[in-house]
Amino acid sequence: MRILLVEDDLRLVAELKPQLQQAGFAVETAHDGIDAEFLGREEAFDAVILDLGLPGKPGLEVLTEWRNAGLDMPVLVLTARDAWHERVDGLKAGADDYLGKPFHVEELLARLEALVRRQHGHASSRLQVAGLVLDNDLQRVTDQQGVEHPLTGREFRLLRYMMLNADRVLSKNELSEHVYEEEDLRDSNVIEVYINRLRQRFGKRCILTRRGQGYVLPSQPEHGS
Amino acid sequence: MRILLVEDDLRLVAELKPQLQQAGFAVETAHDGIDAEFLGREEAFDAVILDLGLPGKPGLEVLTEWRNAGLDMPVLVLTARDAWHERVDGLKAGADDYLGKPFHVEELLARLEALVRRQHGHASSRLQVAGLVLDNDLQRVTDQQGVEHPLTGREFRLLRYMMLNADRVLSKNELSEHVYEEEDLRDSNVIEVYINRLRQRFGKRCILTRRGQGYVLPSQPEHGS
DNA sequence: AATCACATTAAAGCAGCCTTAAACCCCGCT
DNA sequence: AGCGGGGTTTAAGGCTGCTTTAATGTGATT
Repeated sequence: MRILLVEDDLRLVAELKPQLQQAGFAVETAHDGIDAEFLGREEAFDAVILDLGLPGKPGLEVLTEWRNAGLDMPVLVLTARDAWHERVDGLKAGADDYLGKPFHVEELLARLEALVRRQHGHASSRLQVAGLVLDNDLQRVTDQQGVEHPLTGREFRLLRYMMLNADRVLSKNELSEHVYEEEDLRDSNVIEVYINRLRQRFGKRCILTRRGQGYVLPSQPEHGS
Repeated sequence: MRILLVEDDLRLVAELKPQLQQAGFAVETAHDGIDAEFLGREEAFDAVILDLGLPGKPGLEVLTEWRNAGLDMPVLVLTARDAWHERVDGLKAGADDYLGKPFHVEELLARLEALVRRQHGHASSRLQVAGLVLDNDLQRVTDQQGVEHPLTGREFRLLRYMMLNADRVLSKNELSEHVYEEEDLRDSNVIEVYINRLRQRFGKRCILTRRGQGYVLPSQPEHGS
């Protein structure tokens, strides 16, 4: 899951970012409204944490512009604890949830995960696609025969993203954007290597190649071509 | 075991806290309803002792809010001895047990331990998981061969928490939160050291490492995959 | 056939974990 | 107070296993 953290307080960012990463998110950051608006518009995020008190451009304005541009990723707004009018404005502008500062990181994580799950239409931490059962908490997958496969961090992130977006062609670029934080992987074949690993674990049929396009995880095994 | 003690009478807290710690609990305290509600919601406790006569926010309200938020930790309510209606209200609001003031500390401890055991589905002070038998009273463990292992305090707490939460990945962070009172152990490797001790005692297979995630105590030995 | 895109494999690089030893601390004892 | 011992914590280096690179193989496309 790739998220955008928009916050100008660098101390807070330094505290939050590692914990978000720990929780399995790939985190990009923006420190002012201009950057935030640009990043959110130009890149693909699964969720956004947006502080309203920003230099450059007000957070609310950023949010409004995103929504006007047709972007529908879930946005969690950070407000001062007692500024209830900000919350109302935020929700009107298209925020999906809000949290008053100061807050506990655990709550932020919980709300964030709830948002992402809601977005992808999954109520639980388990995900069933293509005959596989993926357990978010234990970071492992059970196959059709009931065999459990403990996965490494990257294997797990990649497979999860593919299961969340089954039956869609996913370019290597899109995949690496959602599995990594840095993006300069143009001249790397990591994704190919990890696709190969997953195939070794779950069978070659499991993931199809669309030459020149990307990869697909069919939700039910395909016959023929 | 980490518990939250909610009590505004500081004399009573001063008396209780050491005894609870003596009994092997890590104790956090709150002195009014606001703090209590917040702490209970945001942090993980294995049990709560809740006095109803609180400043800030009534104890019952605190309890109700916790339950509405989906928290299910056992709560032991302290009431005035003769205020039976408070008990009824307490139980309705989701309390698991109650105790009239004044009381004997021994009784509080006994009820508390009963609650914690019940929560984790154990009726006795003995805990059998993963081929080990842990004796809460004697603070020792018997292995499959019937060999008795006297454990030190920390070893014991760590192993108990892992046995209570077998088959779940436990991060070093979660472990230290439940084994220690202070939490600033970010730059310490105590947990690694104690995991190592337990493995030396009970065999390496006993505890599995999920790199980057934490540790698991499988309830029955796993066969590789 | 030449080229391109992907597959496969081995090995280097690296981060996190394991292990050990020594320092520390608390308590009971002399 | 000084001492001793068990328990606890710190610190350092080695080690394992995940990640990434890079080199080579294979099949499609021109």
